[in-house]
Amino acid sequence: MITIDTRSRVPIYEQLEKQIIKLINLGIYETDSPLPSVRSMACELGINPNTVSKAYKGLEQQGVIYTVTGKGIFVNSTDLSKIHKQTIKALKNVLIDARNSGIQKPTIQKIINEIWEGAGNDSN
Amino acid sequence: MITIDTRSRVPIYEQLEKQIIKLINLGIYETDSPLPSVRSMACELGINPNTVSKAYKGLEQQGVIYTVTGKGIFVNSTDLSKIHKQTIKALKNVLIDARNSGIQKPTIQKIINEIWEGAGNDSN
Amino acid sequence: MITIDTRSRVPIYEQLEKQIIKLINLGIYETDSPLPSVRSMACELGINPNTVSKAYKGLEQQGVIYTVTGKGIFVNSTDLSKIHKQTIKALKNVLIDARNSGIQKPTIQKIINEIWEGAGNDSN
Amino acid sequence: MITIDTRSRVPIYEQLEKQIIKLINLGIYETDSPLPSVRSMACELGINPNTVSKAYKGLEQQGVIYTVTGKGIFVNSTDLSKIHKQTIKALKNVLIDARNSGIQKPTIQKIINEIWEGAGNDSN
DNA sequence: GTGGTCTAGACCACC
DNA sequence: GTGGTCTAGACCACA
Repeated sequence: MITIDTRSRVPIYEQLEKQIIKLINLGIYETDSPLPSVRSMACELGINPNTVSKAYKGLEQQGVIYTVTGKGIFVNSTDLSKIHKQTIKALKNVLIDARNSGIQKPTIQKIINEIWEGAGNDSN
Repeated sequence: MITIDTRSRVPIYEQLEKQIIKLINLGIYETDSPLPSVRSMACELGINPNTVSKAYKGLEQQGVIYTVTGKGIFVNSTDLSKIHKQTIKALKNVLIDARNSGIQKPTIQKIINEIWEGAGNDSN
Repeated sequence: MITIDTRSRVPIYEQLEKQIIKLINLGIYETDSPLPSVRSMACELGINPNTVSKAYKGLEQQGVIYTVTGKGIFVNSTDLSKIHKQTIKALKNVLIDARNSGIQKPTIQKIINEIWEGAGNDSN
Repeated sequence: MITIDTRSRVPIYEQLEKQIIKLINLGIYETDSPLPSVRSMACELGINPNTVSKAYKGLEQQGVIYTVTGKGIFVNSTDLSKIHKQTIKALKNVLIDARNSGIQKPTIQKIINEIWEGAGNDSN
């Protein structure tokens, strides 16, 4: 369900965070249901447990998941508004760059339509 | 005309590249007109000449400017299509993230309108 | 395995690039196998890490190697066709000069035979 | 008869030297006939007199031309063997690079045939 | 440990 | 004056 591209310039922990968010948004990870343990996730993806841990901590700090010591890690709620804020901030930056380099609004519209209607993969 | 935020996470050379592209797009730097020399730009912005050089090299590699050793650096053409490709690639990635985290299309539309109509600053 | 001539007019980073390409071509560096780290290569050759980094970046831009931040630098593929294009371009320029200065074809043939049959060192 | 590409990475004085050699080799500049004065050459080509002077000095040092103070600059002889040595040295270097990157001998042969039979321009 | 960025300061070739 | 190369040494993010 989760795929990591070790060659990508996007840090592994960010790839993980994004894909977990996607799975939560899709309803595959439900509120108060447990995520795979750090170890099993690391093993499954063939990455360093530290890296998984970093991703989990990032998500916890954003209020998306919570830890119960000795029990595991759980989805906090499917309210992703905090995440949205960050994403929108990043989006604004890129859009400003696009505008500054002279890309026209209709070009942007096309791209949006492509992505929202297209089969759309991930962004690594 | 150019401002650098040394505290930003965005590397200085990238900030410089973006702002130069903006100025070219606005027609302030015209085809075959010279850019400020590495040294004078560095002095003016209070940054290291090597950093300016790195930004210039990046733009040269993208075909935006060209170097005449011993004379200076010049705008190659105001055709920014290569730059556009890269920006659009980055834009697609962010839009995919936005969609995956559940942001709705109308929200995106609003942001676009804000940016294209608002006076909007830079993205550092 | 790699030797640098600091007194040569050829920049160190170019010497390094060429020799790494040679080693890849000889199959000594294989696809997906790691190159020496920037620091260890620099130490071994007695040059500055920045210079090694510059050589690696050049090769990465030519698609010969790829970087995994925090892990190292790896051979991308042993397909050197991009490199060949550049070399052939340079070769054409020198051959045109040779022809223009009145060097005869048989003279060139001799040289080629020498180089392809002789053990031939490097070009620094 | 002589064209300069100010945008080229090849230094202007080298471009000049090469083209003068070509003209001598073609017999357009004959032994003991005068070359254009530094000033007129500079003016005609729209370049700096210092640059023309540098090219002339280079050719003089290679024994291709000689100066008669107060009279002008003349073609020494159409024996270009010194020039040939340098060109051949450069050629060998590029050929070694070609071989080291895995380019095959027949590929080189093709290129040579192209250049010696083709209409062939200059190498800037 | 890895590479990426930045600075300060040096020397060179070209114009 | 211009840009190009190199060094030494610093700090950061990633795994």
